[in-house]
Amino acid sequence: MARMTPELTDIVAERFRALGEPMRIRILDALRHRERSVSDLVAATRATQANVSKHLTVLHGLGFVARRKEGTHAFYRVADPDVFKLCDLVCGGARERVRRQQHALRAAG
Amino acid sequence: MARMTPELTDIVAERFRALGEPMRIRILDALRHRERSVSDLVAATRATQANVSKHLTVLHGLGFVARRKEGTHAFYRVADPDVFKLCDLVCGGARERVRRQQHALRAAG
DNA sequence: TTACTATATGATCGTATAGTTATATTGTCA
DNA sequence: TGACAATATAACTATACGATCATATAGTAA
Repeated sequence: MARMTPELTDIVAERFRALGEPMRIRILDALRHRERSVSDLVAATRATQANVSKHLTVLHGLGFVARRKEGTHAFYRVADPDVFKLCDLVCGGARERVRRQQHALRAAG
Repeated sequence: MARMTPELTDIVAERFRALGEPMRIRILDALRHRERSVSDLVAATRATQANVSKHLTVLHGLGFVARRKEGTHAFYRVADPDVFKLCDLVCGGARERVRRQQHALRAAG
C-alpha cells in the first residue's frame, strides 16, 4: 500500500483528536443506544450546558453525530456507526496492555 | 451494554489523543511495513531528531510501538496491529463524509 | 408584548503539549 | 583514552484548546 499523503494524515489525526477528549467520549457513550437532547446530555455528563454544546459542535462538524431540532430542543444521535468500532478497538488495545502488565508483574513477583 | 466508567473513558480518550497528531500518524505510517531506526524516521518525516524521539516516546508509552536496541541504533516497530484498523476505520469515515458532501453539491448544483 | 426555556456562541483564562535548542547518555571505533 | 554517531531528555516558547461566564438566538406560553 502507498504511503499516506500529508493531507490524509492531517485528516486522520483531526478525527482522532476529536475522539481524544474524555468528555466527548462520555457524550458518545451516552448516545450509544438512543438519541438525546442537549439537556439530557448535560445531566448525563454533569458538565455545563455551554461545555456540552461546544463538544457537540465539534462532533457534529466532523460528522460523528447528527442533529434533529424539535421546538426549542436539539436531539443528537450518532451518525457514524464506526465510532463504536473505534472505541472497541482502542479499548481492546488498552485491555491487552493491562493484561500483559499483570502477567509481567506475576512473573516478577 | 453498560455505560463506560469515567476511568475507561479517560483511558480511551488518552489513546485516541495519542493518535490525534499528524506527526505521529506519519511515523506510524512509515512503520506500516517494516521496522525503522529513529534516523530513518527523521528522514521519512523531515522532522527534527528530538521531535521524532519525543513522539516515539509517547507511542511507546502507550504500547502502540515496540523498541529494539542494536548498538547505538533504536529500531521501532508497530506493536499493536489494531492501529491500522483504527486508521482505516477513521479514513473510511472521512471518505464517506467527502462522498456525501459531493453528492449534496451535485444535487444542489 | 413580556417572561421563560433550550441551545448556541463569543470572550476570557488556564493548562497541556508540539516544536526547538541544547545537552546528556550510550555505544563504537581509532 | 578521545572523538564521533545515534538517541533520549531537559528547558523553553508558542500555540491550541477545554472550561467557564456572559450573552445571543430561537421557540413557547401567558
